Amino acid sequence: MTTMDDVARIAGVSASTVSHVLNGTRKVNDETRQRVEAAIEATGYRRNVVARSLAAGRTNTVGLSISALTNPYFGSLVHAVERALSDAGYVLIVGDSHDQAESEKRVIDSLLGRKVDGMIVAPAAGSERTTLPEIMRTGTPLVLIDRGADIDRDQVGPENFSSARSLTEHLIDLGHRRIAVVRGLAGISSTTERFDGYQAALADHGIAVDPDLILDGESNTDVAEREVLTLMSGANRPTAMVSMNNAMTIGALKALRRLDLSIPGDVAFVCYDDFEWSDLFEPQLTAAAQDVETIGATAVRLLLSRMRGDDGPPQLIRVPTTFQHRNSCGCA
Amino acid sequence: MTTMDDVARIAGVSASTVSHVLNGTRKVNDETRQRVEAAIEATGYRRNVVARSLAAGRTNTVGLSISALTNPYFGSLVHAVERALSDAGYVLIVGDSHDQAESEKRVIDSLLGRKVDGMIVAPAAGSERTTLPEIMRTGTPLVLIDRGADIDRDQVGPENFSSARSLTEHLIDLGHRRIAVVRGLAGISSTTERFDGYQAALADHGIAVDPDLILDGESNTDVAEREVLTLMSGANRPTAMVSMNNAMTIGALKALRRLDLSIPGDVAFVCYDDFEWSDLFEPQLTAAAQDVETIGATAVRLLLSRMRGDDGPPQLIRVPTTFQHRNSCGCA
DNA sequence: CTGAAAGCGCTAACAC
DNA sequence: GTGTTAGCGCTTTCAG
Repeated sequence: MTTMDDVARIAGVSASTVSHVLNGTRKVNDETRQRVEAAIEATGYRRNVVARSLAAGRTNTVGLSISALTNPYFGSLVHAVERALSDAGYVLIVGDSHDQAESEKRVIDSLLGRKVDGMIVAPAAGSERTTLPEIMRTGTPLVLIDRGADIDRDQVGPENFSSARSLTEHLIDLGHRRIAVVRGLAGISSTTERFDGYQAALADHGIAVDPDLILDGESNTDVAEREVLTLMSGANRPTAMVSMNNAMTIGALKALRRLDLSIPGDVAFVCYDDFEWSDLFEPQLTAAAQDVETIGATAVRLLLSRMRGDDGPPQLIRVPTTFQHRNSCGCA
Repeated sequence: MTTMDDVARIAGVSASTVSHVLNGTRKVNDETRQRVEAAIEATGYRRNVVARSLAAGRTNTVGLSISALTNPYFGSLVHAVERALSDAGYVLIVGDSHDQAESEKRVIDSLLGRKVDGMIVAPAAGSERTTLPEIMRTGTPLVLIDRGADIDRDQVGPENFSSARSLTEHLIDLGHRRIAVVRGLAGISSTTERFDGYQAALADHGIAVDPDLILDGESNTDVAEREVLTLMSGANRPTAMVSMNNAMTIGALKALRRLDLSIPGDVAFVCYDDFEWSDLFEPQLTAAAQDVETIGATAVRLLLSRMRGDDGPPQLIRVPTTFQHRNSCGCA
């Protein structure tokens, strides 16, 4: 394998000059540069980024800890992050945290060991006590994405509270009083905030929260399906339902279909998260759509700025959702 | 930052011993090991993987070049690959090739420079002439995934030809003769093979291929929608349609919905690729479902074996699809 | 069972 | 405008 020394020898210059030609880090005589470039061309030399990283103390690499790439929402998020990063000349290393503190720790550890220049994390439940402090101790720039945590770092995620409140309110405005909710994974901020939005809407209209109508889907489609199946098979069926993320929505819809309940005839339905192919679902879902592109791009922007040394106060950014008014809610 | 030397000093041993304790690469006296472990614990030492990689000449890293993480199919594939790899102690570095030779080259270059121990590539059109040979020149173990290419390396992808033929045949058996096809991106093997399957089915039944019924969706939803819109607005509408991947399916269905054409009433419809939420589409799609998990796991298995030095003849593995018989085809 | 020492391939002062 | 040199933090012979 050709090294920089080989190239230098062939071009009749020092390794240092080759390095500077490659990096544009200092002026090099045109004629010299040509010789170096010719040598590179001739040998097919490619610089060893590992050695470079070690010497330079910087890897041009950013780590992302996230869960469930299977979920198209996260897939799009990774995609958005990857693009923004690669535009800035960075490479992305992804690890799947499976939304569990345990595997999150492994992922973070490996990322830290690889000396990533920065880190973007969608924290699993409980990580503000374990993995996040660990990252902070190393001084690695860190931005939280999708969910928040109670730490002193930049965070960017979707607007949860008022979006969930609007969704719920929409059902109330249509006359519903018994409104079920299917929550996502417990312990993460988005779940809490969305649920708070649901509660706030009820409270605003003097409706008591009925514990029987609160379902925990654990962000797992099968669990959501089972829970909705149970609730809707019972005596005390709600007349409407709000689902708090796309996995919950798929589970809920499957359950409703199995029970042969019609939407919005038997239950009005609204959900947080939209689908690219929403148009093709039957019924067409009234939803709060996240702006994943913006979330990803913003996280990267904040991170790059921290990596450049910005040490202003942490920013907490909420990207608004868009209300997609379709017909599962039962309007017209 | 603590280094191995620091740990060694604190434990009163040499760096070499610390290294061996960490890697289990040679017998270390129990008492010595304890001291080393205590020092590691006390300092919160984490070994620098970059330095390790440089010294060891191996990064424990595998590169994946793929396109469009937005597409849930690719998202699942990445997920499957990531899991298999991380089980084996490797870390995944993903790059998005956008299915273009140009960006693929950048991705591969960066991966190669990072000295990945192996590479999994879903080749863009034309890369057997450019990027693939480049990888091969470096001697980096390589496995192609999803699509094939005319090179001497392991390849694993879904069964295309006979799956597409079965889908088409199913429509023929139902009496259709004018069957349109929406193809994916030109120049990649999966597109070609699936189209060949379509043609074979027609030929087997003595049906001539009508060029007007061949649509190129370029694996882009919007293009597919436009193409289908045009075809179905014309005079010579087909009575059935087969869509060759999920992006094409979404585009086609959108178009049909816009034209208010019913499935299977106005057009019978079958497609390659299934959706997790297929049950929720209206109509429910008759489809050939890929086994993404198996494809991902197999690719990793082959790669790891090559990385261990296996130099047997290249394997070409086809993972069968599952025929999901639902009602968009118009049976029953 | 343990240590010394020579790199891995590059970057970045520092010197001229 | 260019070269010399000292590392970056680890692995791995080679000795003992």
